[in-house]
Amino acid sequence: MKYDFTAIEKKWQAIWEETKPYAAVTGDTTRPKFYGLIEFPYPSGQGLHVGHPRPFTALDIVTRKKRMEGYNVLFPIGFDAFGLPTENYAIKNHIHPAIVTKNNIANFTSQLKMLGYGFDWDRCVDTTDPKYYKWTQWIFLQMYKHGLAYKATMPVNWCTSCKCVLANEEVVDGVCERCGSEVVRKEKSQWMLRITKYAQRLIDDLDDVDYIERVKIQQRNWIGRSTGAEVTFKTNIGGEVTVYTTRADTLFGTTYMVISPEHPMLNEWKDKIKNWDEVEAYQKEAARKSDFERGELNKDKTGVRLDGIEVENPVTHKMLPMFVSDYVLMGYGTGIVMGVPGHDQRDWEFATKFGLPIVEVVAGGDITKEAFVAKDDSAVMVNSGFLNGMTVKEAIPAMKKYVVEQGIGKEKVNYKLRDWVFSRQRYWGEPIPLVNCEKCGWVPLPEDQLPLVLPQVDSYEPTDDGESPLSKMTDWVNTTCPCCGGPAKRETDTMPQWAGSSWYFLRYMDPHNDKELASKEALEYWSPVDWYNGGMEHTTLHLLYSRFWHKFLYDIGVVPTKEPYAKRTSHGMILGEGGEKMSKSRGNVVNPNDIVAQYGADTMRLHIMFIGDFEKAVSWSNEAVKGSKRFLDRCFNLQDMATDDENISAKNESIVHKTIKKVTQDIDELKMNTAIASMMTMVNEFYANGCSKGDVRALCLLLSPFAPHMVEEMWENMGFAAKEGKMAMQMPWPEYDEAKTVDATREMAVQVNGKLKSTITVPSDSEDSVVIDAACADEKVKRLMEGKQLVKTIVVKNKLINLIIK
RNA sequence: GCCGGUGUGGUGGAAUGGUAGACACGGCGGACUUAAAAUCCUCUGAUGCUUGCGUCGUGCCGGUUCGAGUCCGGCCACCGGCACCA
Repeated sequence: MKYDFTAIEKKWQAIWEETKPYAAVTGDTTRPKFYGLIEFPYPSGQGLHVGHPRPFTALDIVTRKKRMEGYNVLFPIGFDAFGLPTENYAIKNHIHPAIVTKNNIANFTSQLKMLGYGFDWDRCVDTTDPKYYKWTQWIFLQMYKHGLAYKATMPVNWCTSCKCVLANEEVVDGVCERCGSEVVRKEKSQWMLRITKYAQRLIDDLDDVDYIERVKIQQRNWIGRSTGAEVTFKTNIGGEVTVYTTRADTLFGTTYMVISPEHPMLNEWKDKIKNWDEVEAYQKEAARKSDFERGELNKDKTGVRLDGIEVENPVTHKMLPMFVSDYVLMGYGTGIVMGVPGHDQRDWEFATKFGLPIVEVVAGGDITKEAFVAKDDSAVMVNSGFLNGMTVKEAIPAMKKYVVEQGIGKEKVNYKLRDWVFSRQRYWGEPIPLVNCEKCGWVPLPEDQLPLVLPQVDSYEPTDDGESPLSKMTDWVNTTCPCCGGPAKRETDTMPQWAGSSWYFLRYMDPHNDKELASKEALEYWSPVDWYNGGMEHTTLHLLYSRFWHKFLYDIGVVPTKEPYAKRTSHGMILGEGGEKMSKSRGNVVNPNDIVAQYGADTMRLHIMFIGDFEKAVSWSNEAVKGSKRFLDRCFNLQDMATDDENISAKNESIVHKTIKKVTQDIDELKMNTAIASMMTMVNEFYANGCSKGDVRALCLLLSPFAPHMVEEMWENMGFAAKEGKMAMQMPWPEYDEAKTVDATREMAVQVNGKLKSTITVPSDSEDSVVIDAACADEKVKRLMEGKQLVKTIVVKNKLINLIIK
């Protein structure tokens, strides 16, 4: 019988379309639930990339096995369809983004169906559907009402050539991703989300979830918690300034102060600063610089002394000069830093350049050459008054205690995490459902007016002045205030792409609900997501954002769990042949359609899993695909080779049970490559020993999650479908008998003085004495032992014996 | 600079501290064929000789251990992320 994969796959996909074996049933209490989730794709014009099938196939296999194990499985799919590439394509080709999106989704859908994934298509969501984004807008309004959304003036990325605002992701190495022109910072009023309010909980609750460790580490680092102290310094002009430091112990070594050029206090001091012109020029220069110039290129310290301003060091009582310098960031701490050049390299560079005193307060380095930043905290304090002789470890709390007692400071925790810039001056995003009234200020749209639908516009190109294309729609912009009925204007910015994806997994639970984002029953039943797999690139974006939204929804009683995802895993990238990134310019992009056409979807699925460790990057090889196809051919041919016996044959019993055990364990650990290897080993044995119909039946059940089309065809051909009245995928997952995985005899390694010299075959679980006797009886061992004495033996049961001789 | 990760045959990759290289690609040889493809079977880390055995071998240098790809210390290289966060 020939393995005609094209016909087979077409046939079974039609059957599944018709019978919906993947439908999830909300509220089915007869079975445990399992919610498996993959990151829904952005439906780009290029169609499915070979990178997509890797995570999709892995979780498809996991969820198929869960179904066979009796779970009520939710494995949904949808499309994260708002976003710039679609908008740019629409602008270029003069097609409405909604049409582009519709076409792309249709293309993606057919590609995903072509690969035979067990998605519950009836629950498919599309973030650009007003029925969906109604609830994205609703969540935003709840955040607004709870004070988590606010408007603030923020510097944004501005492309000097395109004359438009760019998202951070569009700025690559300081230039515009599209045109390569310089990107500068421009102040704009933006909607912000107060994610920083959740910083501590976003760290703490990582302890309660099962994420792979590198995801947790990356999130913790990104949130960047640090503990330190705020210390207040008195100024010579009657006020005071506060700094944040993690090194309170170095206060005696503070020889100057630095303030950020954006700091509002500078303006307050305008009259007291004698060289204001110079300071103002520096401020302007700093504002003009791009982040790139300010950061990466220009580590050279610059600054201007504030002539007329001095502050008193509260422990040395010396008067210190104050500088403005752009190495101090306004967004972190207090925007003012105490300069400790002896023990901070940046301060050392600044002090060296400006000829400021460098004082050693921690012994152990050579501060004439560079700042001494102790690697451990056991270094000893010097030149530090009451701290002298203490270690850094002792001095930090001692100084904190001191400043608190003196009323000049307090303990303080800081985070690197910033609030989330939530507006985009773009067309293809969710409209922000707020209006600005001259009398009432910002007023939320009443909830019964949601969704606020994107209006049809003639041109969705960004405007010259950086306003959203929606701002040109005066009919839409001008509206009445829901509060006072007076004239008002709509917000014309839209939400970023991350909005719709921050809660989509909730919508899958109840995707057609028009009363709530999802029913209480559905949320209670399906929450949390049991297993979420996605890319590492989303760790500090989507994954963090959606945890934040979910915690907010938990706080207002919408969702039943604190955390959205119980488990998170991450896949490695698929690289091109030779280990390079796949890209159009390199011409090494693999299109899944081509692989499916040539080898079939089952081979594609199997191969993408076999190719290597799921978590690691692997390079694609067109040559190697043949091996996976060859394996499926060999499986398919077993139908004709097998004897009629429907039991597992005695000669294959051991290998079959071993393989069931291995595949069962490996799927749960996402080690699909070794699961497949063990099935290959089993099939090789079938070829060597012959096999029964029962043996092939076991193979079918194990292989079903990997190669569902071919397995159903074999299952039907061999009469199991008729006999069981079920498809293979609906059968219970096979169980193994531990006793049957054990062979009667074992080959054991024999080492002499730790080196492998021979092997012996002994009955399984032999006593040590039996093994030792057998080893000593071995011809090679006898030769080596001639004239020597056996001083020690080490026996590792069923594996190895090591004879130590002298 | 900081935080992760990786380094194993010609190639992709396997190995709870216990026979390194499972499984696969590629290659050699054989069977089948007029022939080729496909399929099936054998062999395939390097090296030496007497073909049975020896020696070497998991980025480099040390250590722990009866035994190290695996653990520890110190390096090197590459990949990813963050980066003037006080």
